[in-house]
Amino acid sequence: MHHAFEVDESWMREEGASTAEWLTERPSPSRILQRDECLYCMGAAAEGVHEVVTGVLKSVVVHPDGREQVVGFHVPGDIVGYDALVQSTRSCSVVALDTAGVRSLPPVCLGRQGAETAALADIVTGLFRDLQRLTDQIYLERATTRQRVAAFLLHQARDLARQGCSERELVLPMNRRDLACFLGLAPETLCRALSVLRRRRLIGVERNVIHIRDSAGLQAEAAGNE
Amino acid sequence: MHHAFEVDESWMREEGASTAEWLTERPSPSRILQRDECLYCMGAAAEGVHEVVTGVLKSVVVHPDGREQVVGFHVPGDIVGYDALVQSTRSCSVVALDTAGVRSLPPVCLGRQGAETAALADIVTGLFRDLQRLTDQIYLERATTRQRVAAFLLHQARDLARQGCSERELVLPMNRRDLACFLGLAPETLCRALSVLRRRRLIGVERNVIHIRDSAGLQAEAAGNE
DNA sequence: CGACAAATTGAGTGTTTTCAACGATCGTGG
DNA sequence: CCACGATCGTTGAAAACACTCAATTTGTCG
Repeated sequence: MHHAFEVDESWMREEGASTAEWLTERPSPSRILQRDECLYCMGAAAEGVHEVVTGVLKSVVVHPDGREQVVGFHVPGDIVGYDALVQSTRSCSVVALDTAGVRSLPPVCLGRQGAETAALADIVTGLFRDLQRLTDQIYLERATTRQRVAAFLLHQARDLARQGCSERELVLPMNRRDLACFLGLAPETLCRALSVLRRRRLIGVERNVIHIRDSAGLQAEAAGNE
Repeated sequence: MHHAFEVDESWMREEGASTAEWLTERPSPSRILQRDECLYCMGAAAEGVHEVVTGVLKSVVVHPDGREQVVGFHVPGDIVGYDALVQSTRSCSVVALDTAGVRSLPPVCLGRQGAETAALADIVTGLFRDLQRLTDQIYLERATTRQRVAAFLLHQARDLARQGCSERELVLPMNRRDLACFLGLAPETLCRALSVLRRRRLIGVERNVIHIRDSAGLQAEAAGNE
């Protein structure tokens, strides 16, 4: 498979004002979650929408055959729980990867006339962002392992840089298993890909800390130019 | 030509007529598209949201390298063009697979106060449905070829049944290449998978007409029980 | 230190892709 | 009406790729 796709801004999450905005002022969490604690569980009654304030969470879907799929990771500023707006039960579980803080957003009733249109606009924007992210992810699903991993690392670095962290020294908040599950790989395959990138001097790997040594090389890798 | 199985000749009706006997009355299209004609193109100015009235369209993302990804198919009743609500340029192209009719929906301004909340609610619902469909698709991406194909056929059958067509005799509106692209497979792989399902007596394949002979067997196949 | 889990590496297996060839279908023009 | 070419669909064989299973190393915590 030789998908030579560019890693340009287009597949990154929608940028925008939310970036600088939450850097400066961040609301205080109304609830603190411990590691592996559920914000809510699949199948439970859906009540309300939440914003991630600190920490990282994952959305997990458990399929009838028992396989679990990590649908996405959520960093501060992200909104989770849209399903509450449309249906009565949760369609996925949201779990804290580590200690994390979230806050509840004011309830919005879709059916009622005169509902807060501003809130609805935010929701539409957030949903659309998720939609694009999923589309991008589907494209990544069809790339080779190394492309996927390289693209993910660049994406992550970009994300962290926006939050003021170094863009060369990125700390993965999730373990290999979760990351592999998210990327749709076997943990061993992910590990091998990281090893290859390390051997090629593109990155340094120190457990959960990835050091990006050759950003351009990584982009070439993500684009399929080997 | 010898039919290896009973073929209901009703599918001989022209393509757009697959939805001819719709239960409720449907709005009249404001625009007719010919085969391979673009409703709108990726990168173009995004203006307005459309509803599919007749025929089938596909959403296509063309990547910098020229490769194209079929993001989804749209049947009558579907809404396309949500990106106009959020951004100024189209993020994908929408192309008619065959003659198709669409109508423009009344414009909705996200920012304005007192906007039509009913319309917004519809939009949120539609977006959320797309989101779930993409989540399902990502799950399918990680399944084997036969699972993917079986699941797609069942999904398609269910869709058509909702429109009053036979749920055993389904007409694929897209060619193998588009379908393979949508499923993330090589056309040859898709073809082989169909042949396997046919050899197992789960389906009959006659060009673009798929006859579902063993729905339960197909479901087992889709679930991974072989 | 020792036990346990996570991460890494190796070898073998299975699936999908690629490349190539062939048959069928359809539209066009002679 | 038929021949022709173009496209699509199908099948075969070989290669590339990721997965599974197993063993080893590394890191963490009691």
